[in-house]
Amino acid sequence: MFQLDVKSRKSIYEQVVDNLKELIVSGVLKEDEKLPSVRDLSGQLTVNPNTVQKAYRELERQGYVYTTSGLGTFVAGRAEQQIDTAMLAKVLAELRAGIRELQYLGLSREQAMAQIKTLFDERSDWK
Amino acid sequence: MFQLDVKSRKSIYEQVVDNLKELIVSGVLKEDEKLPSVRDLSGQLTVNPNTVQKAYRELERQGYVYTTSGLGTFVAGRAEQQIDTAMLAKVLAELRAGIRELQYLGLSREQAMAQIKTLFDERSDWK
Amino acid sequence: MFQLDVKSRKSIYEQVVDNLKELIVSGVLKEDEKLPSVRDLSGQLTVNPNTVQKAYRELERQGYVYTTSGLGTFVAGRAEQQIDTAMLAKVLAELRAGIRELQYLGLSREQAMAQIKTLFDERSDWK
Amino acid sequence: MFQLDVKSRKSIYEQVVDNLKELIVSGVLKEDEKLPSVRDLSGQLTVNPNTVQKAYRELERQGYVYTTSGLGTFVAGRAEQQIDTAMLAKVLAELRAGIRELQYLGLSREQAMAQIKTLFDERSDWK
DNA sequence: GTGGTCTAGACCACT
DNA sequence: GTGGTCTAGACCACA
Repeated sequence: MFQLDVKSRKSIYEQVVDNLKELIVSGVLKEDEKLPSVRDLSGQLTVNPNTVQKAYRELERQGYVYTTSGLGTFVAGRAEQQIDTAMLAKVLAELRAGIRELQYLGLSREQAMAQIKTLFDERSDWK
Repeated sequence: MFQLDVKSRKSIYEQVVDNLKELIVSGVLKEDEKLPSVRDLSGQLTVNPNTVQKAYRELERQGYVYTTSGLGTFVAGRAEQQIDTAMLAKVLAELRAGIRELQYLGLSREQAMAQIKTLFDERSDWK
Repeated sequence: MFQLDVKSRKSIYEQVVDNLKELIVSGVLKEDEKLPSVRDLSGQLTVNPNTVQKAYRELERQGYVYTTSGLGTFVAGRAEQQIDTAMLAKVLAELRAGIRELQYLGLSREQAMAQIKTLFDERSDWK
Repeated sequence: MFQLDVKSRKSIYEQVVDNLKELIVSGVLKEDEKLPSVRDLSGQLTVNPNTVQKAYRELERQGYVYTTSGLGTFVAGRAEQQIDTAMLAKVLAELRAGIRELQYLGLSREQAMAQIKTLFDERSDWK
């Protein structure tokens, strides 16, 4: 399904959250599609089931998935949601820090903008 | 000099690093200017000197400052700098995650791009 | 008859119990009226018959219905009933927690009381 | 600090969450006051530290406490918050179910209202 | 000393 | 078989 990076400073469960988010947002995992069971995925990734469960729980908290005990974990729909301004502010703060880093790394304004553009281009499904 | 937020999930030393980076990148602290001593800054912020020490070490590691034993810590110059591609990749990965969140939050591509543009506009000094 | 919410954190059988309780207490299902058979209801709700079975057992345990082997499940009468003090204590504990949340959410005492009053007003049949 | 009920169907960490909420909302634990450390409380309650940590994390998620790694967990202030309507709806749904139970248990409308009133009276600090 | 993560392994409720 | 809880015990980063 995806690979973990043991060398990363990110914790394992965070990596799992991140990878699954990517699969969901990009549409690889579609609405109401079942995610692998906790045991399955923990087996595939060779990590402890508790670690995967923690990731699933975090995804549920953030609204990416929903859980029906005894059945499994499923991709949540994004219907009729309105933009969460508190969350938006948080994300923008992170992006602000990232852009500041680009400046410091020595990129020109244009180089930085070009880099950002490639990131948008990766999300070709996004309208 | 700046304020810390004890309620933040970010660790104290990380906040110190971030704030100092901002002051350096934005030009408030100029090349070869002396940073406050560890003791001074820890006093101002009312945090443990070890914490400030750690922040200074991290800034040095990332090339933002240099230390001259016995004299203090100074802002590093950005001349003849090579772009650190490893660091760049890391920053781009963070930005990628942030942009993905914008999509998930329900912003349109244009709304997201507009938001990013405002972040660039904040850095009016950047050429 | 009613709808289930698979995305809810409540288990399916609990939702079935709750919905049936509501129908009984509100008088839609009257004393000695027959409930749908386990098979029927499980078909309507597209859930496992065991799940409905479990819900019926729970309702029986709580005294809401009675079962006559081979004939079906029927709404129990509420005549000559003694107040179940153990159950009452449990319900009051839940209500206490709910009211505490209202306080924490920032409602004034009057706002909270007004909210509770609307909940009572919903039960216009109750004397 | 408080007692757990091993016979309860509530999970341990939920009981910890609930008891701490009560202490916070009632003002026994005041703003910015330090909660016992995870290890301390787990020792007092003779449960596993992981269980207490789960409770602390849940309290943080719900905004009751904030955490500074390396220092401890502290009671969050309720300043300048506005009422969370989504959360309010959830709490009211729970209260609605509780009130329905009172009706079913055979209480008269007046008896039920009297019971609710005693719950409000317990929160004498609430204005 | 403080919280945070992870593993191994067990048991439970629900479907 | 599915998620959820819990224990015991280890290791890490931060202050």
